[in-house]
Parts: sequence; C-alpha cells; structure tokens
Amino acid sequence: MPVHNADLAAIFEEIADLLEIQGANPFRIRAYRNGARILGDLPHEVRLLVEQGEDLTRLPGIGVDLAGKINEIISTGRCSILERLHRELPPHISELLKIPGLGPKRVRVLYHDLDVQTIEQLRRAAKDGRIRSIPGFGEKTELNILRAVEAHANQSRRIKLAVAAQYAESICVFLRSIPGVQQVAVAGSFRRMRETVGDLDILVIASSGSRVMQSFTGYDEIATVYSVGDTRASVLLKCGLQVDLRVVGQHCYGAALHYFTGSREHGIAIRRIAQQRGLKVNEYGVYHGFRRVAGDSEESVYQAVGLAYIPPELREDRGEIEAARAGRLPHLVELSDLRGDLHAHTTASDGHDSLHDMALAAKEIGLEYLAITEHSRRLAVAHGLDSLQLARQCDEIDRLNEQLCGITLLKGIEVDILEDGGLDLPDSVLARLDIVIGAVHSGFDLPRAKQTKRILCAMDHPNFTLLAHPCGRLIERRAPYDVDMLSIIRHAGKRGCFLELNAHPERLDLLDIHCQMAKEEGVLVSINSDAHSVFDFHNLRYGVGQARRGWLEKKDVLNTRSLTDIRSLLRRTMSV
DNA sequence: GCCGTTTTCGGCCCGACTGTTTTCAGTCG
Repeated sequence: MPVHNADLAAIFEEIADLLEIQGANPFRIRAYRNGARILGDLPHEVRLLVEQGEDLTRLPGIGVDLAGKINEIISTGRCSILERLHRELPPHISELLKIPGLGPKRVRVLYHDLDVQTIEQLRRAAKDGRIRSIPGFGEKTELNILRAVEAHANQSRRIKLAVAAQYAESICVFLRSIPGVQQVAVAGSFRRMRETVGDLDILVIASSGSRVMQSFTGYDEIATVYSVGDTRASVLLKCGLQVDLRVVGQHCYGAALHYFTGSREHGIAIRRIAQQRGLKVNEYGVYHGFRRVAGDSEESVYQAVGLAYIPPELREDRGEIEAARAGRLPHLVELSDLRGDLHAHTTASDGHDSLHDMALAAKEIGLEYLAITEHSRRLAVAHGLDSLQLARQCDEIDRLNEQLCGITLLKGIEVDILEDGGLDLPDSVLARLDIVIGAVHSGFDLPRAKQTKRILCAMDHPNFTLLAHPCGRLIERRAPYDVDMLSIIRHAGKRGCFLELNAHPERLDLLDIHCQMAKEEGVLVSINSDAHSVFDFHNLRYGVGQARRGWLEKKDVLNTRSLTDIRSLLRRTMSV
C-alpha cells in the first residue's frame, strides 16, 4: 500500500498530539505539526521524491530528523516514535483533544487522575461528578465538558462555502442594523474562499463593543453562547455553525481584518517577519515599541513588514510570502475576467431550463458565449442524449444562434468516459461539435493505474477537448477517485486539451493545488458553472475563488478568452 | 525539532475569555 502525503501528515499530527499530552517541548511539537502541514500541502507525492533520491531536507520545515522519519514510514510502513508513544499512552487518547475545552494538559490530568482514556469514559466521569474533584477543575468545567461531549456526538461537519454564505449574509444584515456599527466584514476561511468553512469569523467596526455584543447575543438564530466579552464573542447557531465575532475601532480595521482572515499559518509567518524587523503585529495594529506604525488598512500592514499586498485567497503560507517579497505575486483572475462558460445543461438532459432561457441568463451576467454540454446516453439517469437527440439539439442551437444577440451558444457534450477509455458517442457525432467534455461518471473505484490510463486514453481521442471535474469528488460526500493528476495534466499539455475547474459548490474540482500544478505545466483551466438552471451561473464566483486559491491568473484561464480565440483554441485541440 | 544578514546555540506569534483562584493557567483562534 503506497504511502500518500496525507498518511504522512496524519502520522505527524498524531505524534504531535501524543507528545503534547506527554508535555513535551512545545517547539518540538510545533515542528511535527508544521511538518504535517507542509506534507499535506505538497502537490507532489513525497513517496516519489524519495524514489527519485531527492533530499527531503530541502523541503521547508523538514530537517534531518523528520526526513529520516518520512523515509522510515515510506520504506517500512512503520514509524518507531509513534509506536513508542502508543506503548506509553492509551491508543485513542488523542481523540479527547477533539473535545472543545480540552487541551493536552487537561487530557493528561484526566488520564492520570481518573484513568480517562476515551470520550465515553470522559462522559461517564463528568456525569458521575468525578471531574469536579480534580484540582484546577470545578463544577462549571465539568458541566462544560459534559455539554461539549454531547455536542461532539452530533457534531456537524464543515459546511460548504456556498451554504455558509447564506448564513453569513443574514448575520451581516443583522449586525449592520445594530446602532453604532460602522462596518461588517466576514473574515476567516470564508474570505479566503476555502471550499468548506468550520466556522464564520465576523469582524465588526463599532465604537462600543459591549453594545454590539449585547445586541448580537440576542440574534434569534443563536443556539448557544459559548463566550462573550467586550470585544469577542463565540456562539453556535441553530444550524450547527459556529460564529466568532470580533469588535474593534475604525482605526484598527486593516490590522483586525488581516488578523482574523488568517490563515493561522500565514499570520504566524507575518508576525515572525515583523518580529525580525523589531515590530509587533496584533489585531490592533503594527507597533514599533509603543508607537503604532500601521494598521488602518491591510495594505499598510503588509507595507510595514516590507511586503506587497497579498490577496486573502493566497494566505496559506504556501509560498505567497516569498513571492510577495520577490515581487512575484500573481495578478489573480477575477470574476469579471470570465467571458464565457463551457459547461451547462438544459431540459434536454437533466437541466431545469430551456436552451433559450439558459442563453439569456448567461448573457444577463455578462457572458459572451455558453457551451451547451448535455450528458451522453450512458448516463441514463440524467437522460443522456444519443446521437440523434444530440444532432437535433445542434440544429436547434444553430437556429437559436441566428436569433440571439450578444450571446453565442457553442455546441458541445459532456460525454461519458467509458471504463476502457473510449467515449460514449461515435466519432462522427463528436466531430460536429465545438467542444467535447469528457467526464468520469462510473467506475469511481478503479485502481489508480487503471483509472489514470482510462483518462489518458480518453484524452487521446481526436475530438476530446476538456476534462470535466477531474478528480470526481463531491465535497464531504464522495472521495476523489484515485488518479495520478500530474500525469493527467502533463498529458493534457501534450495533447493540447484543457482541464475544467467545476465551480459547482459541491465539487470545486480541480483542487487548488492541482490548479497550481496545471499552471506550472502550462495547461489552461476552464472555470465552468456546470449550470443545471439559470440560477447556477452565480456559482462561477466560487470557481473563481478556487482558481485564485490555486494562483491562477487571467492568462491561465481558458474562458477569459474571446469567442474568436476560444474557437481557434478548441479547433487547434481537435486537430492535434 | 527547525533554523540562521543576530545566531551552529538559543531562539521559536499574540491576545481574549473562562474558570478557579485571589494572580493565573488553560484553551482557543
């Protein structure tokens, strides 16, 4: 069983958890966590680097020791330090750290004093009133632990960005209605456009924090108030989403927005740079001693530490700071750069609106062209089209294009890639189309080599233009299929075809790290809505967010091209 | 355990809220 980066990251995280419970040197623990993050973020499999004899200590945060442990895990499938920790501590004790309010020190005390090793034992200890007797714990802590355990049992998972947006919007409307509130901004992973968010971080600019807090805690969607002070409150909404609210004064806006946008890793890196320059950065500003030198705007914060402004989507400590320092930050693609959409459905297959209405809706949001790409016959559940039905739709598109003004429909298909790598419709039919999107809709669990070969083979088809939702995952519902994405991207480059970034909030597929990979390999990415109704074009904003997280610029995105250029790019692909 | 324009040793980001104490540790973001 090959060791993936995620496996290595999980092992390092577990080591960090267990060391923390043992009370080890916090900086040693941080080194493991940092290593886990680095590995988890890498676009290439570390296993392959090892096979190629690469020196792993060249990776940031990986020194001789961690490199040795990575080598050990990859070559033996075992990790001796983790095995030692498992001998010294109960097997599932790190699970206890997942209970909010329980950190390593309390877990250690609970284990030593009450022999609590599992969440169930913790629940029983709290119910029996045994926890309150431990020094440093009290009745309230015991009650909070019991509540947290019960909340953990029916804990909600991370919420998709588009769903979180709905809750964020109504909270912002509420907050703006509170007297004295001057500005409201959603920060955190929401602002960084992560595909899912664990909570909402909301920043409020107001003169009086306590007044805002008093009103906010009366918001009728709140189920539980976890904590509330004059500048900070933490609540759980009835929908299961946690909201952290911060209130600062107007002059702190930039510093606070930067601080609460994160990511945590990016913030730490910035504060470290500040420290090296004799500065201190917090949510109130940038300070030289007691003198405040910046913080009104985010730009001023970056300027104070000698960096260009870094857009929120890049703030993950994945090279953006080095790029800012070197003046190499990308000029990220924007929603307004999109001139067309290359993936949409109508009532002819499983869409909800007519050709005509989809065309008008696309025009309405400022697009110049829209490719109609129904499913093919194999996907019967979505009423996939056969050759005859597709030919009829092509005729209809020709007729409609003569009537339409300001929008052009392109003739396409989202054709199933069969398990042998063939396409689900005859060549003669595909040859008539402007665009052929290949998609995997079956056989998700093929082994990696077979799945990869299937897609490479499909790309070799002379009419193949674009690979739809390349990893096939549904966020929080279906894992991506196991493919060698680098091979696929390189093959696309060789064949002159393109990759889709499917903007549907359930998909957001390509992943951000694969966008970066495509950019490095010079393969253009098409940000497509996969619209099934006239409302779905709004999802393009999430696709653009994901593309920005993947460092894509206007020039890296296929559908920022004009209709003329698109036609010529698609034709060129066909003729390769 | 990592790292280096200050450094191969001695650093390693910063503040708010809670609960238990009575000045602060633990946790969280």
